[in-house]
Amino acid sequence: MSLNKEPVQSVRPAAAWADLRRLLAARGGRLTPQRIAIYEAVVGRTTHPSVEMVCDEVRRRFPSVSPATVYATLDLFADLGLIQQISGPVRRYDGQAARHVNLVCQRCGRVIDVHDPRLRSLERTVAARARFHVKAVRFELHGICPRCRRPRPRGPEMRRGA
Amino acid sequence: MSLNKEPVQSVRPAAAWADLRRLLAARGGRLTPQRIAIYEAVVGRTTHPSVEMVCDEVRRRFPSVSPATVYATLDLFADLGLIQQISGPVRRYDGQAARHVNLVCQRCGRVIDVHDPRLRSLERTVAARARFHVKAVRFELHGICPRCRRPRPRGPEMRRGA
DNA sequence: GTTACTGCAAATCTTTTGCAGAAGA
DNA sequence: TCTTCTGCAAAAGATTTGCAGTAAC
Repeated sequence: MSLNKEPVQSVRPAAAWADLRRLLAARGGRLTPQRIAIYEAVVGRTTHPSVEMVCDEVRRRFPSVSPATVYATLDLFADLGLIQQISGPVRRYDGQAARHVNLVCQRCGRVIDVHDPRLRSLERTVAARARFHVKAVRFELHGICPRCRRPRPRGPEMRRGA
Repeated sequence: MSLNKEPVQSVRPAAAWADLRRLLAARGGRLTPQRIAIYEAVVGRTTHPSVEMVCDEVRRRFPSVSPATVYATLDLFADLGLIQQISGPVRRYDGQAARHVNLVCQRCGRVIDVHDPRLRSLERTVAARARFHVKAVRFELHGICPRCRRPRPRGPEMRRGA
């Protein structure tokens, strides 16, 4: 599937959405303009937006979009394996379908992507061993990013559990 | 550190808590009876309790313990690397400090632990590459467990994003 | 004796739900 | 035409915060 190759920003010819349309149809879903807009706001990006950020972005084109729709659609995309949820004080999404580790800074909230080829085989092995049908993955390291560690070598960090 | 060797249930001699006391002291924290009870209710167990479950358990010994205390203490323990948070509709905790993958069933909520020696080296490599100071990890696969897949081979699952 | 922890209650906010109307297929 | 999706508003919960009293060190 070539869905996540293009970090597109603009509206594209309807034919370009055939893949997503098929993917949705296979689950009894439909392809709507709102879903296209939400797709474009997240998939393929490396910005790790929150639901609110996606909402704001989509509203530039569809001012009436409601948070409920965005929540539902992002959940749907996550379930289709197009994006990944990231834990934190606020739920965020990672637009890259490729397996990678998300490094979440507990101080500044920044998310760093680190790709590693071992992840894929690890996932396969573990899932196979437990005969588990994987729909979504989450590989995260929470801590302090190098940028935040510099100005203040030691001391109490703002700890946010999630 | 020998902290998570004992899935103890009963109150133990004060001397046995020297390790935890030191660990807390290093962060300016104190060892209280409530914290001991919360520790015993989670650390070393494989039950993946929610905050509510921990609260209920602790209340058998300290009926007045409030959820706020449990939340704060579990966050603290997670930050100390003693336990791990697990994503889901409700926040849960994994009492095993050893790195492993949590398989979370989106249908029944069950959590399956799968240990794999590759995780530790993967974590080290990734953290080193990004010069990231790790405080907590989260390796999760979300999907359908074998038990839930049997009765209903195909069909719409209850999808809970988290 | 200090300082951190506890417990209570209220506030905060994210996320979900229900329903009527709109619009994909 | 038949469902599904959308949008609004309200509900439902989970998690956090503030403060006064208590207790660990």
